[in-house]
Amino acid sequence: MAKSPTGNVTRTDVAKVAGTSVAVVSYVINNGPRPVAEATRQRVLDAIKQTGYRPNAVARALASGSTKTYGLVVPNIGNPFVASMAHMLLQESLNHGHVMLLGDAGDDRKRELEIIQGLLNRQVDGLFYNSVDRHPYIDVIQASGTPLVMLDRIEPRPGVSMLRVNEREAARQVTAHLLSHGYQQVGMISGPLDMLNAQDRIQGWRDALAEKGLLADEAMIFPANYTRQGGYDAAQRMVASSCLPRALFTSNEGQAIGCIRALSEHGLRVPQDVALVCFNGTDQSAFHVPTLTTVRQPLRDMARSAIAMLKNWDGDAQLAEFPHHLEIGESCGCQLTQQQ
Amino acid sequence: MAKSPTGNVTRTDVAKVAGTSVAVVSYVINNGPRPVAEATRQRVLDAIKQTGYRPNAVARALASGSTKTYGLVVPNIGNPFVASMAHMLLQESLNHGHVMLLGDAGDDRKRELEIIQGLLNRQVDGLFYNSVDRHPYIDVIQASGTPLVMLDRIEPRPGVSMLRVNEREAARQVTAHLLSHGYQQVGMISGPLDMLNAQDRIQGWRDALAEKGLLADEAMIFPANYTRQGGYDAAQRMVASSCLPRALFTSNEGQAIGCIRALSEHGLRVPQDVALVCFNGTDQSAFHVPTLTTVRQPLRDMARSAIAMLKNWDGDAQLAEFPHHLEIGESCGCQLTQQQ
DNA sequence: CTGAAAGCGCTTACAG
DNA sequence: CTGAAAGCGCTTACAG
Repeated sequence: MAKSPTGNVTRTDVAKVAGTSVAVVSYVINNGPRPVAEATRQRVLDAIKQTGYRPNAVARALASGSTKTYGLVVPNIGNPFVASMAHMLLQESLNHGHVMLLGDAGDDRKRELEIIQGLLNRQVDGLFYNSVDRHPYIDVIQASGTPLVMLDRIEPRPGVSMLRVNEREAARQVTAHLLSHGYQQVGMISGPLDMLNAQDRIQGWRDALAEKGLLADEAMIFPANYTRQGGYDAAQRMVASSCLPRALFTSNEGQAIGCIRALSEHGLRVPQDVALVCFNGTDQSAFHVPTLTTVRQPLRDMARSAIAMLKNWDGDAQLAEFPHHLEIGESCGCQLTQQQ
Repeated sequence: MAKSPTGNVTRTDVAKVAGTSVAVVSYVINNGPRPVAEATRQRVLDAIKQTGYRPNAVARALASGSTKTYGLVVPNIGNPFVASMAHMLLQESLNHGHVMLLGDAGDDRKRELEIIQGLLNRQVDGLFYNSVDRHPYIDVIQASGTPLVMLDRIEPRPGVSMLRVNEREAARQVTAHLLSHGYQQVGMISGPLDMLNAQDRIQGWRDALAEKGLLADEAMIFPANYTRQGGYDAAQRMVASSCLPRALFTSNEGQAIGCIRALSEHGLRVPQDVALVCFNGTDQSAFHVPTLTTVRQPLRDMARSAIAMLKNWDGDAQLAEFPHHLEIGESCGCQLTQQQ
């Protein structure tokens, strides 16, 4: 009921109503660090209810040194895979009493830096970071002393924790799966070539071809952005250059969908005319026509692990590697083969 | 270089290096509210560079009363339409120097409240809110005095600003479009029936049928969640009950995709066997096979307007209504008709 | 144009 | 078990 100059009920108001000091109010709210007599506790609780008091987390953060806030920096929340990851991270953070500042770089490097500065200034307790390109702004983050977990693969660095799946092995497996269908050639819609994970996947693709003693024809690699448009454009290029292979490996779900669209415009069907697999599918892959054969990442486990890394931060880099999981759908043609 | 007890460079350190008072450092950083001599200004700027000083936004927020932070509460960031909206809001907020606390309720009402409390405690300058169900927690927000913009349709309330498209009219138009193809009946996969926007759309559907003197058969309404699974299940129910109409209106992109998947499992094609339109398509609709005929919302304009409402907040409710936009794709069969 | 100081709403030793 | 008080890093009147 009583109001401070800013119009809000403060701890002082509660103390006044309860007839105690503000310290005791703190002890009640935080369950410590000092014990409070049960009777006093009740008076404080009543006063809180009566005044409608709500603790000011900003003041608490300044005094305690922790904002109970994490930051998440992503290239674009409009990318469904990114959104799935964000969803998991958000859920797990909340489970640990943390809210999340979300920075969406809009695929723009300049904005990314601006966002990082903004989050650091706001004293986040830690940062999850999926960078726009292969040049993440690690230095400025480390200089601030803020715990950092990279969500994408980068060159290892002291003090930088990282989350990743073994993309090379996953790519090898997915390519091998296609080859096991009997194809002699597998094309690849890769990510931008300067991204490390794109290189990893290309390596895996090479590995699988080599195992079968097949030629890894570099002309079969089509770099593209990790978007539907990227997949669409790459497929158009393939068709235009008459380099369309019978089997195709795309680097994410969006590329796969864009690619399937482009193929359909040329009367080509998946899997009947082109067998296709993709990386980083989401829950949505199961609803496509055809359903997508995809490598899934264990996003919930990864989110849990990322949060744990931040909580147990000791300044040392931690690396968590996760198993991928090949989910067979219709797009690779297995099921078609079985039917025949 | 100098360090405060918390290990960070503070304004005091900068003042010491520059040989001024902390007030002057503030004036330089904030470009006011008092003028500073150019020579002094330079010394301060040098000192900032030399010390690597970074302003503490938490302290600033406590002193100034503004966190330069907005909050966004959504049912689930994994929903692509929600993610698109969030993306726009994030971009526009950043343009105004605000970061965004993102709350993902995980489609759970209890978590939603928990999140709202968390954001209010953190003193956000304003809240954008898309609620899980028809019972948004408006009271607790208003009690805190935090400016609020509802992103979805709710019962009008004093002091609650709102963003919306005229869903009834949009639904009428979309239904009329299907009817113009000659169908005598249009089925509807609606949202959950207790949601106001679901009711609005059903009204629009009725309007269109009435215009043509057709019967609005309630058995043609299939309530479903706003997800792919929801659309999938609804379509399965239709087929099972032999109530599958020749033309179908789905309430979002996810439902449309789930529905198309379910139909395909019964050998039914869109648009050849069932003509289909949907609400709230995203950029992704253009890459589907078939491309989706959809009602689009002007998300960028809506985001701009939402930010403006918060900035110009005066305690009064503002209502902004936006035009929808019918985007013709392949799924409704227009283009097919033309070819024949 | 510049400085000394109060105040934002908390936390947490330090005394009792 | 409880209270008085310093301190977190800023902003911003108030004096000069």
